[in-house]
Formats: sequence, C-alpha cells, structure tokens
Amino acid sequence: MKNLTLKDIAAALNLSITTVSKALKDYPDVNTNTKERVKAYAKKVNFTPNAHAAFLRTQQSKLIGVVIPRLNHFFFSNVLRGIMKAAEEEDYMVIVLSSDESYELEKKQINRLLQQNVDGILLSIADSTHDTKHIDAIIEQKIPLIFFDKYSKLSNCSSVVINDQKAAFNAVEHLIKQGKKNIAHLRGPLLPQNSIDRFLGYRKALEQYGLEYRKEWVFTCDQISNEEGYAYTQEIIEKHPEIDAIFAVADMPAVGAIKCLNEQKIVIPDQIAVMGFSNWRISNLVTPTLSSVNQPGIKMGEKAFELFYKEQQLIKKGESVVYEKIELDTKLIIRQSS
Amino acid sequence: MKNLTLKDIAAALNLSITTVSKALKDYPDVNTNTKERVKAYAKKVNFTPNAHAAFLRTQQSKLIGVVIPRLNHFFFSNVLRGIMKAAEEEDYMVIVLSSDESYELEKKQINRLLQQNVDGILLSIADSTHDTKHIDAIIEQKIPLIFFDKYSKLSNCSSVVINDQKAAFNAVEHLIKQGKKNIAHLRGPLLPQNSIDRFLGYRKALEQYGLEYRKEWVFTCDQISNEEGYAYTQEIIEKHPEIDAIFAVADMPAVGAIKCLNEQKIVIPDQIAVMGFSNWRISNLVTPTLSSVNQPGIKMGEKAFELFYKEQQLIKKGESVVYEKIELDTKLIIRQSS
DNA sequence: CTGAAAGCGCTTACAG
DNA sequence: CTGAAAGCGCTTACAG
Repeated sequence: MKNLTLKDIAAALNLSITTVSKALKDYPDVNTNTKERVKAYAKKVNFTPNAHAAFLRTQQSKLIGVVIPRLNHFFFSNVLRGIMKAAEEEDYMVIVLSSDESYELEKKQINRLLQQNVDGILLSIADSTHDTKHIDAIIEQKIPLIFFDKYSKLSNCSSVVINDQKAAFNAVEHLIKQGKKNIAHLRGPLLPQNSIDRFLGYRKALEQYGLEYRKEWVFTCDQISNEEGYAYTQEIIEKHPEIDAIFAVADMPAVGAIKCLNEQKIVIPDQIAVMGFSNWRISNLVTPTLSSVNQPGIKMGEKAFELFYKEQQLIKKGESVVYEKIELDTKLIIRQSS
Repeated sequence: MKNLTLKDIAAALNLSITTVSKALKDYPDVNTNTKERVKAYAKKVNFTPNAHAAFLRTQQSKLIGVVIPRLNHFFFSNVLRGIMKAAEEEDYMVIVLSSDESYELEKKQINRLLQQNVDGILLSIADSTHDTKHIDAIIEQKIPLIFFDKYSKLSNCSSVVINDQKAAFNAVEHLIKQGKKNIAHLRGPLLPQNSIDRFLGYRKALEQYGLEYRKEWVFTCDQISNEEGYAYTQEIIEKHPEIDAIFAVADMPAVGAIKCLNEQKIVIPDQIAVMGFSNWRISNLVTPTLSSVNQPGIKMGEKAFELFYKEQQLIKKGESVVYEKIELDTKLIIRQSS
C-alpha cells in the first residue's frame, strides 16, 4: 500500500488538488459540503500529508532537536520526557542526540540537526565545551535555541535552569542546622558552571553561618561517580576525622560515600551526615535513604519546549524575540542520611 | 544567513544546477577539475543539501523512529544509546517516542512516525499491547520494522531479543547450586512475554533439579517496583519462613527485597539469597550488592539498527527480505546477595 | 563532459 | 466557491 497523495484524493473525488488541500486545512473559501466530503474521504483512506513536501513550502519541519550530554542519566531522561510530552501537544517530534560530554561531538550533532532543518534546538552543553562558535551558528540561522540545565553565559538566548548556588546553599544550611560544623564537599569538575555554582553555594553557607572554609575538605569528582565518592570518603575517615557531614555535587558520589561509611560502621547521620544532589531514584533505595535536592527535570523539559514554541511563534509573526531565563525551584528532600 | 541551495552555488560558479549536484555526489561523468571546484566552494560556504527536498526525490528521510515503553529506564536508555551510535555511523538520526506502556499511545506514536516518513521503525512493544493491527500497518507500507526486547509473536518481522527463559533458568540454577531449596519468585505482570518467559525459566529450573513448584511462592509485581518487592518480602518473612532465596523478575523488586531483609536483620545471602534481573547500575550500589542477569542493552540497540539497515538495503535492491531473530547472550553477574 | 527539463507532493497567490 | 499554475530544492533520465 503506497502512501496516498492529494492528487489521488482529487482524482477520486473529481476535485482539483487545490481544493482538496484547502478543504483539509479548513480554508474559509471552500464550500462546507465539499470540505466534509474531502475530510470524510481522507479519513477513510487514512491520508496523511507528506511532511517533506510540506516543508518545502512552509519551511516548518515540525521537528526539534535535543542535544544532551548523557542519555543514560536519570535527570536528563526526565528532561527528555518533559520535552517529548510538551512537543507532542503541539504535534512536534523530537530528534535526540547525545554529545557524550564531548565538545567535538556536540558541534557535530548540532550541524546534523541544522542540516535536517529542525525548527529549533534544545541544548544542554557538554562539560568540555569551551567556545560557542557552533552555538552562535544556530542563532545566526535564526533558529530558536534554548538552553536547559547546563548553559553558556556567553550566548544570547533563552534558557531554563535551576539556581544551583541557592540549592546548594539550602542543602548545606540544612546540614548546619542539624548541628554539623565540619562539612566536606565532594565537588564536580572544575569547568561546568553548575558544578562551580554548587561549590559557591557550599562556601556561601559556611560563610553565612560563621563556619571556616577549608580547601582540604573539598574533593573533586571528575567523573561524578560513586567510586570517587567511595574513595574520598575513605580518605576523609582516615585523614580528617573531624568531618561530620558530606555534601556531594550529585547523588552518585553521595551513594559511594554512604557505602563506604556503612562498611566502616560509621553511623549515618549521627557521626557523619550525607547530602546528595539531583534526587535520583536511587537516593530512595539505598540504606539509609539519601537526602538530596530535587531538580524538576520533567518541568524543565516542558518549559524548554514552551520557550522554543513561543519564540517560533514570535519569529513567524515577524515580532522581535525577547530572551527569557527561567529559574525553576528546587526542593530539599530530607531523608535518613541527614 | 539563509541556507544556501544548489542554485546559489551554480550561479556563483557559472555552472548548471545539474552539474553542481552531480559533482557533489561524485558522479563519474563530471570533469575532475569541475568536481574539485564545486566541492571546494561548497565546503567554503558550508553548503548542506536540503534534506526534505532530497527526500521528495529519493524517498529516503535518513530518519528512523524508535518507540520504547519507558524512557526513564536504565535498560532502554542503553538500547537507545546503541541505536543512536549505530545510526550515527550510517548518518541516520533517531526520533524517539515513548508509549508509556500504553497500547493506545503506541498506536498513535507509530502513526506519527509513518507520517514523518521515517525509513524504518524500531519497536519494543508496550505491556498492554494486545493486538497487532497497528504493527501490521507498518509492514504493509513496506517500511522495515524491527522488534527489540519485547516483541509480538504474531507479527512477521525481524527481532533482536534475549532468551529470557534461559537467562532465568541460569539465574535460578545458580541459586540452587548455592544450596537453596525453597525459592520464591517475584514475577512480572501476566501479559508481557518476557515476564512469562522468566517465570517459565524459573519453573523449569525447579523441575530439572527436582524441586517442588509451589504456586503460593510466586508473587506478581504488576508495577515491577521496589515497593512491591518490599511488601512481598515482608509477606514471605511472615508467612513462608521456609523460603531461602528470592528470584525477582527485575532489579527494582529485588532491591525492595534487600531493603526489607536488611531492616529485618535477615542475613543475605545466608538466610535468604536474592537474585535480580537486568543488571541496572543500582545492583552494584545497594548493600549487599545484588546478583543479577546482565542484558546487553547497547549491543541490542546496535543489532536492531543493523537489522533495519540490512533490510533497507535489500529492499532498495529489490531483493527479498529474510526475517531474522537474533538472540543475544545474557550473563549471570554474581555479587554478594547470592 | 555539461545542461535543460521533468517531477517528487505540497501550499498559496491569483484568476475566473 | 473552484482550479490552473508557480515554486519550494533537490535528483536523474535524457539530449547534445
């Protein structure tokens, strides 16, 4: 069964292609009867217009591209779900590409999307991305670009993010209010803005509550893995027995920390409290359950799509676009580990 | 900066559109010099052919569609990675859609993909899918369809799967060889084939080793959640103190079981051993670590794309397609819980 | 070796 | 209210 075309329908109903096309799109200048005949027939034969032919005229592909640093990542899966849900409502479909945290791959993927004529690109930049030429190329082509979660301060476009600094501040503040005074930080890599911001939130909380900041209590998890969390916690136990709480840049290192503490029979949270970040499913499954900061991934995805859609509408109408930066609220989830 | 077209290049180089097009595609009947001029210029101005216009002629969109039951799922994320990796090598891009385990949504998503003229569809069917009319519609349109992981026995097409029955058999056999005699099974929902097959593997292992099968030792986890695993384990402890091992249909219920056993101070694996299925990242993070069956998700994705690509090549050449069923090897991962 | 022309399937300005 | 025609940007059979 070949796909039907407007021509086939026109022939079957003894109408012109023009009229069939107009009828299907509810143009006001088509006889109501004709419209109904056409629509009924189209439905009967299950006609769907050829998207590519339509693109050639309308310049709209009804496709957006999403580039994320990692596919296999609870948070980004959630963002993707949000994007796909919002996209579906406007009859958009989503091409998903992963940069694997690589700058080169990110560049390549963006080029592929541009070549496919997607109507917009939603991007969370890779940790290793250090310049923005490839990003500026999108903006030059007047294709809406929306950042989510990890963004570049250098590019002029809309974004939907969380306030990492504030979220980290709140998390550390909670530890302090639990009576903790010597708080270590398992930080993320040095480059990404959100890892920097979480670190800054940590420092700010210490400062505001009159606690001393000590460089040697900060450990860099380049892979943000549980192995790193495990190893650094081992080091903490051996070399820094005064430490009574650990704030991790993400849940994975925090889970590693819990594992190490459990094995060493150190009581959580009484001796050492642990706080994660991102509220992965796993935080609720470890023993003791892990306190964390919830990032609204699904909502972030929905908002990102909505921003894209709004921009596109403005561009279509020829109106000027005002870039927005949406900051979503995070929420402290207190569990047994703190 | 508008996108350039063949026309622009032809004008700039004083050639015809035909020649430019041929030169870029390395047609043999174009002067080598001309070819080089064209290619150099195209590169300079960063020309990329319009994919939609090309489709209208070639009927190839260089797009495939993937429909998975759940996006936020470690195993399917891995499959997706495999698909995307293999697709990238053939310059394909992937439209990802989720059926959310809903039959209706699955139907809808497939229709959307068909409308977008994807070159092929890779599908893992929803638990609630009970008929295959929507699937047959794909096959009728002569678009390659490949099943992965969850398939329908009723449809005639290629698939890449694991042998759930055998994998479950091996897992239970291992428990038996550890000296366990009264093995409970936390099974999945009644409909999906892989949940049935894992149950059958469980029964077969009991049978083969002369252990009695007892209906009341089988518990159905409709959500395949850790909460169900937790609750059923509670029930096992209270009502079936003779049980000395639990084989779960997936890691989530197994993790719930571990949590319950930990809380009740039941020693794992000495008093009760636990075996999961799928080898999620989490199985390595709980205490004790969870034994499980590794499903080669990435490889499954790669194979699924390769099957699609092979079929497409055959169709293009007008040769007849022979459907294949690829069965990938699983691997028993023994950790502390067994 | 080069190029004019048809056609893929749509949309839409225009004529009647 | 209906329809002929142009054109979106390609590819390719055909002519020269």
